[in-house]
Amino acid sequence: MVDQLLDAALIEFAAHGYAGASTRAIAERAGAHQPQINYHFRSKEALWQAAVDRLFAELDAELGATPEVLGEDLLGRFASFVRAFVGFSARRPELHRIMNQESTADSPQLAWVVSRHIAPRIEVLSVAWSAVREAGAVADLDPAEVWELLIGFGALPYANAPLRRQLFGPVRADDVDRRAARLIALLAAGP
Amino acid sequence: MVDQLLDAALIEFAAHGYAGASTRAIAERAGAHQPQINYHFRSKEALWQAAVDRLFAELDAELGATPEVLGEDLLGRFASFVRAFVGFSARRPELHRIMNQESTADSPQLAWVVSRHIAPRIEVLSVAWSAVREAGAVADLDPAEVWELLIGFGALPYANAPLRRQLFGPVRADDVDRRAARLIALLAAGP
DNA sequence: GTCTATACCGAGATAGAC
DNA sequence: GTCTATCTCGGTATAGAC
Repeated sequence: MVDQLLDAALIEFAAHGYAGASTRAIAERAGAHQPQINYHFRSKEALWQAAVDRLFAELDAELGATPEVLGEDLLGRFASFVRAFVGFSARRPELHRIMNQESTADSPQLAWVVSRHIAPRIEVLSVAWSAVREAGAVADLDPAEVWELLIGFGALPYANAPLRRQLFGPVRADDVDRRAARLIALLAAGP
Repeated sequence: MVDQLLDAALIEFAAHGYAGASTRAIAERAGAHQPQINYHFRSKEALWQAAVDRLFAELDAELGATPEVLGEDLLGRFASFVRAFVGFSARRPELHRIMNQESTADSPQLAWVVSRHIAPRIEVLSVAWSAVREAGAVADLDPAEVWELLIGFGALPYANAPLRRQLFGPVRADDVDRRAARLIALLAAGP
């Protein structure tokens, strides 16, 4: 039941934001009654944190813990990381939906997820990108710009899939591959 | 008072989404009492629509009605459009905050804003981009990709400004100019 | 561990005095 | 046009039977 509540919570929080999602709707989606949430978790806030924790654990599993770009063939490893990131963002749009929902104003939720999940990953990405840059053959971008391109072009279209579908119709079968390739080309050649 | 309610509504809807924002908080921010909203507007829904209408009117004013890229010096005109778009997104982050909030699930709000505001602008952009492409010297991107780059790299960082500030600190004074230049380079040279 | 019942609060909307 | 008072509903959380 805990897993089903977490799954339902991700969908509802992603769709309506922390404030807009209701524990009633989450419980109903999970096939449970609303007080079950306060039994298995302390509060709505604790449920949100548990759901976000699980989401980032899934991300790490997909990326193979953290992107290992410190070996040889740096560019190839970085490209693999980009492909995995785009693939995950397409399969699990809830992560960036939740981040977009909670990044529009300072809140306890934003501070929590930044210190616990985002900041450490920014650190890893910055180190990795520096190594890739020193190996040459990539764009003259700072880590913040790389981050912005990954999120903005690699993940946002999936986070906003309902909008995108209304505008451009059904998603192509090779959408993830095409997008990852474009993104890698952007980061490799750059503006 | 109508204007003050609309201003307050934009901030609250942008921060917490349609479901998460409360008419009480909007009224308080505007220095009014909550029933004033139902007097000046029919409902919370009507208030949201009025606020979004005003936001897109501001966007059009900033862009000079619609981007006129059908004359000569196409690339220069398109670059001006990109700069104006990035500048507006930085000055008025509420637009993309609201769009991101409402694009995570199908809803009456999303259908309304797509048919009334987004789809017509996609149409204009597609025609304009086709003209620019035929004039040559730009990237081999389809209109959907251009749209995604404009939103994802040109607007999202401002929509998520609270997150960005926590990660990368205060925004540089020349942030808009740098970003617009990068974006123009991406669209001109492309991956 | 799961159910029903319910407390308590804040939500949007309306009525009517001024 | 703006105020106070209030209706009704849905929100989170808790109590207690099973």
